[in-house]
Amino acid sequence: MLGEFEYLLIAAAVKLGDDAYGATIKQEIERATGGRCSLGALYTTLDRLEEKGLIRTRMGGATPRRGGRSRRMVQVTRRGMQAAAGFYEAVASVSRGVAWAVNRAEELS
Amino acid sequence: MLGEFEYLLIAAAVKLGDDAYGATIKQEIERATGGRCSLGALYTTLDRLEEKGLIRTRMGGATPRRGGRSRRMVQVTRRGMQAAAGFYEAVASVSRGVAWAVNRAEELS
DNA sequence: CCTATTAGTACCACATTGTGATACTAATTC
DNA sequence: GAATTAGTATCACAATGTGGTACTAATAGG
Repeated sequence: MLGEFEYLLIAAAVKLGDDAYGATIKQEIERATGGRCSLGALYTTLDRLEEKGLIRTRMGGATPRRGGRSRRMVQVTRRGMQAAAGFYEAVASVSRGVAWAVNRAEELS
Repeated sequence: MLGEFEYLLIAAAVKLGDDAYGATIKQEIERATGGRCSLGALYTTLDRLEEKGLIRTRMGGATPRRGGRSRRMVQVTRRGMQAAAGFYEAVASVSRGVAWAVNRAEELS
């Protein structure tokens, strides 16, 4: 099954859509967790997820006018979506009726 | 931060309340995930969570009439609750608006 | 009492996942 | 062609997760 960080990464990438690449994913994860996402975790996990076929990445592409190195763009595969959905369902299921989840029942059914 | 399995274990224990011990926790996790929870994962994680002060365990107690070895009863500490709530909030936050979470919300509403 | 049955916990070596520190690369601007 | 900007790469190590196998304790039957 997916690890916690792997899930965060996939979910963030899906949310960001065409704008998903290393740096923006890092920001999104930091926003969601309240701020901690090391670069090491990010890029090694990117590599591992790609090996497992849960995401695909490609460099650069259509460069707008800006400085800096090429971006590593991220796309989540169908299998990646399925794995993420499974993780989510497990967390949602075990959390049903538990105190810290009750107030947010609408958010994470 | 908590790992995925650690979260499942804490949430299951909270849900089970006074009936939380190794074997029932295993069942609850298997129900939630759709069936896979090794004994190794269970008891080593129990040990690790106790070392970190996120749960407390004690053996046996008020034995009803039944065979079998003493149960290892589990109680989640305040710090355990907080850690679990943090994990949950991170997953809920990053999942907001993402397809597999949205569809689920519609199904259950 | 001794053997079987039942219900459950314990341990361990290994695989996978997560982290911090440090270094590197490429495009643009001046 | 040096500085600036924006970003990616890698590594050794720490923490978490797994399967298999062994063990333990209470009860029941004879």
